[in-house]
Amino acid sequence: MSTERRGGRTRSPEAHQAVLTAAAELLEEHGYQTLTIEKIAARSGVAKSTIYRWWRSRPELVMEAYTQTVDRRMPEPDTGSVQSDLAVFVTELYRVVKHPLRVRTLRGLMAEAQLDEDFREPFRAWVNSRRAIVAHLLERGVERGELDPGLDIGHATDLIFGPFWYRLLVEHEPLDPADAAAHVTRLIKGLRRTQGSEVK
Amino acid sequence: MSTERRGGRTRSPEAHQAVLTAAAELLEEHGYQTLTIEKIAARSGVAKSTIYRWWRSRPELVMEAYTQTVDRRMPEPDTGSVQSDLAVFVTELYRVVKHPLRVRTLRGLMAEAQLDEDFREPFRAWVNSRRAIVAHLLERGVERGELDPGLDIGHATDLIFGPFWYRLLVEHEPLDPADAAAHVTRLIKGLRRTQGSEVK
Amino acid sequence: MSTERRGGRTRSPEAHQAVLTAAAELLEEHGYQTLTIEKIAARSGVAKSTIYRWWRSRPELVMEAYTQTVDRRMPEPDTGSVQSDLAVFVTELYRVVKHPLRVRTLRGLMAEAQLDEDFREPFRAWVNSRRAIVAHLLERGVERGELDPGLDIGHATDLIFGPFWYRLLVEHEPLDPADAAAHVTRLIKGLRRTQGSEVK
Amino acid sequence: MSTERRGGRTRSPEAHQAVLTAAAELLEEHGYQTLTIEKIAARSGVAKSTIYRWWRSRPELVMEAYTQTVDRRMPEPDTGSVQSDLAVFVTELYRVVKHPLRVRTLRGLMAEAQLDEDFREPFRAWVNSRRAIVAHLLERGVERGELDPGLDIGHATDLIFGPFWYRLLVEHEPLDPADAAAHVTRLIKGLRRTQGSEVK
DNA sequence: ACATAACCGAGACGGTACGTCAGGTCTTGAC
DNA sequence: GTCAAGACCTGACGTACCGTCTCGGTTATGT
Repeated sequence: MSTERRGGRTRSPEAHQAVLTAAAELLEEHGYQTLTIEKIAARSGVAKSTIYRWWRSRPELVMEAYTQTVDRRMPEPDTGSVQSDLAVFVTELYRVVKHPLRVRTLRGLMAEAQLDEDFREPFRAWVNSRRAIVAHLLERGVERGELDPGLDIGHATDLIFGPFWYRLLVEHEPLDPADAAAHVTRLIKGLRRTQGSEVK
Repeated sequence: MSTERRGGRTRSPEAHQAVLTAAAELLEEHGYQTLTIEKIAARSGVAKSTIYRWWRSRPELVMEAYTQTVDRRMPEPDTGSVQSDLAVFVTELYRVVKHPLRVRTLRGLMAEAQLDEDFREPFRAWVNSRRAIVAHLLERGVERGELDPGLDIGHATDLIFGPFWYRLLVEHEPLDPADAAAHVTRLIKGLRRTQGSEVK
Repeated sequence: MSTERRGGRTRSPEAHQAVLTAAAELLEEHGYQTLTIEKIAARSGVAKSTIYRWWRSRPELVMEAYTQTVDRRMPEPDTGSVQSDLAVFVTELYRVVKHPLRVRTLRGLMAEAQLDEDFREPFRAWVNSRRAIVAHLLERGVERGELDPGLDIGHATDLIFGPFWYRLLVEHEPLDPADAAAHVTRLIKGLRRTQGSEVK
Repeated sequence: MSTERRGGRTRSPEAHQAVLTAAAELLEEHGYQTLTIEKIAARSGVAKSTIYRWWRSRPELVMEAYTQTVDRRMPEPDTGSVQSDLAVFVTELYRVVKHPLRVRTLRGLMAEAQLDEDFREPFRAWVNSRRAIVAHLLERGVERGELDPGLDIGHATDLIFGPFWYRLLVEHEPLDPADAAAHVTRLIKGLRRTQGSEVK
């Protein structure tokens, strides 16, 4: 290996897992804002210094806990049409509201990405990994001729995720999986290939 | 009058303004996350206790500073067509990126709204005051027959603000005022009245 | 007179009394250490500024409340013998312990005299007014030939008040009016064994 | 050992000492009333939180500083007679007035014992440790037949310390080590005129 | 009679220190 | 070399009172 290990105790998987589990539990019980490294250490029985050895900050730890314990992979549907592909995806996306723990976590991570300069990049990478799925669905729609060939994939993807995050963060109106299909329908109308389309 | 004043020294406008100015300066210089009440007190020469007398928390103070000192009123255009009305509005909306101070503040406030339970409602109220402008433009478009009469105004408004906030917060792609018109054009295609439209 | 009064509203006796009463009540209810000018103002309905106009500090206010409302004049007995004069005086002195309010106040005032430079002199004056009574009893005893003509009145007075304050302040042993006569007897007789000594 | 140490950084003796030294210096320079934990922290370079970890309150810290840095052990003389034993002790006791720092500290601690409920007991324990020395001298005097076998040791001890504290706290008359022997003599002999009394 | 001026309540203000909390680092001794 | 334990410095929190200072309004003279 490149990282030469010259003897010594190996990293404890128990400690690693205990930290993630404790973080998930505390998120569940008390939400994100009251989550502290000290409480995670106390709950997990893992020393604070050990936590700092393996994670650079609270949000990075939480993101690992989220992607490992809390979250389910986003679906990558292939139903034959963009519209139904997106309907499946968005329905699943909106379903997060059924799980308060996930909602809290997503909101907390987004908040941290604003406050913690070092976390912006990791968070953006995670966001982009989810954007890539939608972008791929859209590209396939373009190839199939379902969508405008001049489509701005970036903006189109934002039209999926933007309103989702906006409602999640502001809660001015509820986010309902039952609305997902309608939202997609309305969107598609604007993205669809038209006779004289020459957008951008 | 309803607000009965029965004696007592009057609130110092100098102190009030000094606090808001100091907050704006510190935001400009060092960003949101390092902004503390103590620094605002030190910079403004106003006592910490006086600040706590008038503002319940950092974000409420910052929001007042933003709406008073930093921000310009959003435009309420009336050009004759929804599309150009929205184009004007969104262009102005996107122009915020030309002012790093405003970007920082908006991102900070959104973050606080996630972390500070008491701030959610004031923040939501402010967000809704801006949503109302767009909602009004859209309603006028519906009345004029430019837009689908069954339009879900709430979702349509989210299609304006959602992608805006999403890019502002994640910065996965730049927010460019020059793209505003194209974004609006693409959106309108989906919202426009169609012969057999019966969405929702 | 020297203090020329050229018109103007006269001092409100109601406010004056309300302050002293409120101070006494708060002392009774919560003790000395939690007594603040702000609470006295709130309780009495008298403005803080009015209190500061008439009293320089908390202890001076409390001392006035004590000597006016709380305390009884010390007796100045004249029974015919020093021993019984002192016995009467000391019994009354020790009786203060039957009144927790007075105990708290005395202890509080003594504490303030240590911490507040400006209060030392007023406090000392009050202490001396009580010392003068005992000194007078002792001087009469000397004149009558009951006591040593070379008696150091100052030290003798301290032998009366010193142990009293010491027990009041430290509470290492109880202060009991029933012990007063014995203490006086022991003082007068002395500690040394004499032919007919049978103290206690 | 009884005190099990299972890992953990050990308490820093430097920090411990620096706090006590800083407290003593500040007492020396500015007295007790202006002594604050914050100033001790600033002067010593030890964090406020570290100070609060080891001392529950300002007076407990000061008492440790006093007994460690400032004060000298009280003497426990054994000259062969109570009178001279006491004379030695009281002379040393009164000598405290030669050291303003000690006077301030004693007065401050006594004040705190009145204001801080939690400090009363520790303070009383310290007072009692000094009383025990005098009580022992007196008991030896009783055993030797020098003193009245029915002597109330408690009150007799108060006759030593009471006047001392009283003068220290009120300063109505000076406390002079040169007077110590005379005070003891008077105590022992008593106030009553006896055939051969020639006090002072 | 009425102006003057001291009084009074209310309460805002600049301060100081409090005691707490969490962050992130470092040290010790066990494994 | 990693781990649990926990001491350490740092910095900000939000609170409590302090003593001072406007305010607007009241009440006694004294001319």
